[in-house]
Amino acid sequence: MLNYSTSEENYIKAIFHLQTADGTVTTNELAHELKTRPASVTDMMKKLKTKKLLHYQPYQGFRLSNEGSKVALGIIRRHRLWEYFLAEKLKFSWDEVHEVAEDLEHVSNKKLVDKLDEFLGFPRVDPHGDPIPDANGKIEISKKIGLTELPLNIPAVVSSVSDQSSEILELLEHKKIAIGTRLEIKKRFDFDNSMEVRIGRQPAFTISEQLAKNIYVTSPLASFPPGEGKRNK
Amino acid sequence: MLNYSTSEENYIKAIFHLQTADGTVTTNELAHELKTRPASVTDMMKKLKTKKLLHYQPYQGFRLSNEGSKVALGIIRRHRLWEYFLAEKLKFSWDEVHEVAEDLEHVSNKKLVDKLDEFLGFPRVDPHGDPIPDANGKIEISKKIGLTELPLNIPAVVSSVSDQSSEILELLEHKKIAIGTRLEIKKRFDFDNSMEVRIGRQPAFTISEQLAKNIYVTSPLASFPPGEGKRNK
DNA sequence: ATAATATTTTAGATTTGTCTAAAAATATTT
DNA sequence: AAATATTTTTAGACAAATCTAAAATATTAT
Repeated sequence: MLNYSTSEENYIKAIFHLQTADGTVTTNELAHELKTRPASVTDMMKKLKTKKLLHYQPYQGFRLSNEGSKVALGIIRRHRLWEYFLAEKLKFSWDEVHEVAEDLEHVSNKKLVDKLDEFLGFPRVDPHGDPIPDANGKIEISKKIGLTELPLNIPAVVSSVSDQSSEILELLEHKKIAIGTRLEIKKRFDFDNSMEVRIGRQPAFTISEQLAKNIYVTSPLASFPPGEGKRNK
Repeated sequence: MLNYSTSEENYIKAIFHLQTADGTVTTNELAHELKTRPASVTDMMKKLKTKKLLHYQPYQGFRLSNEGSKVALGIIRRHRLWEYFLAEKLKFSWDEVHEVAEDLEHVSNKKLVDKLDEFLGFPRVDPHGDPIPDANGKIEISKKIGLTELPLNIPAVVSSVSDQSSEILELLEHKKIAIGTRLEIKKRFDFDNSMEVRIGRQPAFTISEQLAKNIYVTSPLASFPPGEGKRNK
């Protein structure tokens, strides 16, 4: 595996996150994601095409090649391992780790990364609940499931909320539930399908079935088609 | 404290290591150290001068300014903390850590570095025995002393060997003593001034006074005028 | 279908860091 | 101290990554 510049890596990673199972990524999308200009994107796409990291015909959008996807998974592996390290060992909060990992991910020494993985105990998800590719680039599939389907006592991470009304957001804020929050269901009540939720080591609290229906989570024991969504933007 | 490019940082660090208490660093020295061309050095010196990181008059050589020294100590702090992390936590051997730390040192997030320092337990020397500057850039003075002067049971690190003959090197190799080896004196015999030396957790062994006289060590409790020698090149 | 709009690419400039070759300054020899 | 050698700087070029403005292509709306 060759080495790529920080800039090349940032483009590769952005394409990986933007591209859906079928579709293609456009110049403007990528320019917006990377806070750069469309002309710069075109320049880089030409370069990455000659390196066979992506498929691209002028005006047609782009997709990573197999090789490009491998490179992307390597970058994502480094990013998420460092995020885990920062949160677990250095006690950063989950919302601070992304920014720091953006820099650390570009140090691409294989031995460093594999030893870090071992030191951390081969974690399978980062602090946002996203799966960490292993040394071969294999990523654990864990599909997104509704909170109502999450089994008891299985840790999971909030990945999306279907309703975006200010009413639900107010409630979520009050309950301290946000994208990235790691939680478990401790108990379910058959009477009204309400449930007891626990975040970290804090005391459990109750949420209604109606709220739970709008919360989606990922769990290492469940979901995540690679290349879908942008949880790790 | 502003941020500097990887390239700028490498020049600053190299000057710090090359400059002696009094003297000045020349264009050729720096070019050799950084495996670059003299013309490139001149270009960068002009740039660093306008940033007030060094003093420089054409043809006169250069020295870091106070500001430049502060920046250098920040880089060295990061380098040595990562070296410590790699050796202590990731179980890299002492001769592998330098190369990896060369990359990690350029991630200059203050919070990251300070939390790493804390996580490591505020170590005072790196795996080569070189002192680690604290968060304020203060570096512990530890002068180089002869092994014959090292007190019992004080850990120290071999920093140089005065005799370079193949005979002494053969002996050192046999005893597994090298630059960077961390050792302690466990016992001294008045009869012939020979001493029992222990490396790590291995059984202690004996060395003669004659050999000890040629070995110099640094210890956190002893020596190191900042900016002298190039132990950490 | 063609005019209007939006997107993408090209052309040419800029910045950072590097290089070679030549000129200028300094050091060393005889 | 003049000639020679070495070191350092300048001048000009180049590659990587970016930008602006203009041209080319694609999309959409009438």
